[in-house]
Amino acid sequence: MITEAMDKYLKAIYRLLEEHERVSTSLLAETLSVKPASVTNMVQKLAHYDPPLLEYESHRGVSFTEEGKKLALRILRHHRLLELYLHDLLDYSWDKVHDEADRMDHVISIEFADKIAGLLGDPQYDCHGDPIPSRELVMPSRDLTSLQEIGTGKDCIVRRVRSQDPDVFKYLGEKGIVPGVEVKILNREPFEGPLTMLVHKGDHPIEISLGYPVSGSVLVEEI
Amino acid sequence: MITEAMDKYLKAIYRLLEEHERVSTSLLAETLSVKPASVTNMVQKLAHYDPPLLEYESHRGVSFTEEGKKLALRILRHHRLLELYLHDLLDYSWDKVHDEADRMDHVISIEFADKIAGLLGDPQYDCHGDPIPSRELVMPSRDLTSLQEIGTGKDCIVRRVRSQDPDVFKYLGEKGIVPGVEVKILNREPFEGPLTMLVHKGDHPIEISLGYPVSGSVLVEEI
DNA sequence: GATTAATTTAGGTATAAACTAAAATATTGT
DNA sequence: ACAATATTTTAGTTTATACCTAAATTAATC
Repeated sequence: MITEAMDKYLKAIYRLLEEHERVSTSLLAETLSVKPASVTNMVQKLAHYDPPLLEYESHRGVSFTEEGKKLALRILRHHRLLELYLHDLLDYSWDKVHDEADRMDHVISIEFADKIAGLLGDPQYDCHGDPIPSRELVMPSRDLTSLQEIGTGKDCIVRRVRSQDPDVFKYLGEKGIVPGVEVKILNREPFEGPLTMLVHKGDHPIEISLGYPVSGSVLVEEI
Repeated sequence: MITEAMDKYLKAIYRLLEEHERVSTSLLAETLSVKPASVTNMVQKLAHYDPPLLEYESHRGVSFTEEGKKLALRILRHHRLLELYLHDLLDYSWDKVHDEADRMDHVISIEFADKIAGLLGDPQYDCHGDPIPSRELVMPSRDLTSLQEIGTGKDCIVRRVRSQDPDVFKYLGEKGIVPGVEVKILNREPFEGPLTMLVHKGDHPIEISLGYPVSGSVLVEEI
């Protein structure tokens, strides 16, 4: 039996593997707000599950088995479909969708997920720009650049905002930094200084500046 | 903390109180597929909860406190809104909605429930004809008669089908016995014999006959 | 090679929700 | 009224999940 906590770990592992080569016990512990020893325990449980969901070697971090990856993709599909559904059809703001989706994603059936996917036109990305695995559990992929690495003078389109923090979404939303919006990079101060850019919000472009840490949450496509 | 099991008990108690004067340990045990001793335990827990959710005296069954009733109404509201939502907007058949709603009703927020209620036009009854508590948790009420008590020759409108069994819904659905449909009672055989009636399905009325036990699941309004 | 950091082991705690068996209490029939 | 039967409660276990702490081990770094 797959428990709620197992789902939670698989979801977190998938997300961390997107940004980290290797997912360590302590990293997982930190993101899940749990002690490292607890993670070791659960990770071993998932590796010894029938069928095994993780590959795990002491002190080497974890990776998915085929089965584990499928499960993680399924939960992520459900989660992100729910987020988009809440945002587009139930009029939730994009900083509120995560919590509600988090409570729902492990209880809805595949049928339910497929039905709301149908209503939404089988979307590939949710309201944060996070990719949604297809019905066949294939994750869409694209090449995006973080605003921490973008060059001065570039024109680009915001494609994704990666964060766990609702306040970050709220902040960026108010500045007009949402997927689909066009921005022009004006200047970057050295030593991890602020980034200034032109945001095409409404009819008039607005100039804003972003601190280095948040700018890492914004992924864009260069045009 | 209100747990899932507590929700489950409160929901069951509310439903049973609709049909039974007094809800006994053994009745609850039977409907929940649990041993009577386990029910006693949980019922005591609910009665000693802060605030108390049930009134409970040994050997006398249970009744709700104000708080407990509110909680039960809230879950029932969520459950029935979900059922109607699944049926009307996601195209689930009326025999499939219960299971999905049952898994979702304890995780959705009040906000979510209110939003889907809005989409549905703040309905008073779900697809089985079960009443849906309002936003203020007031349960709509109406006077209905079971087909076990209906007189021969009467014209009536089906208003509600009460059952826990998906097969009953499937069976009655195929016969055209769904809320809103007009029927005319033709004959009732004595000794709990079959009931024959005319069902206005489509343009031509169809004659069907129902056994005594199922006929008790069908509630109608006389016209 | 010693110090520090990360990870794992072992054993324990907490909580929730069941269960069984025996005792206590009600209900029913004669 | 009282015995027989049925229901309900008590008390003590059981199972399961998911955490924790403290100590031991292993890996990484200077």
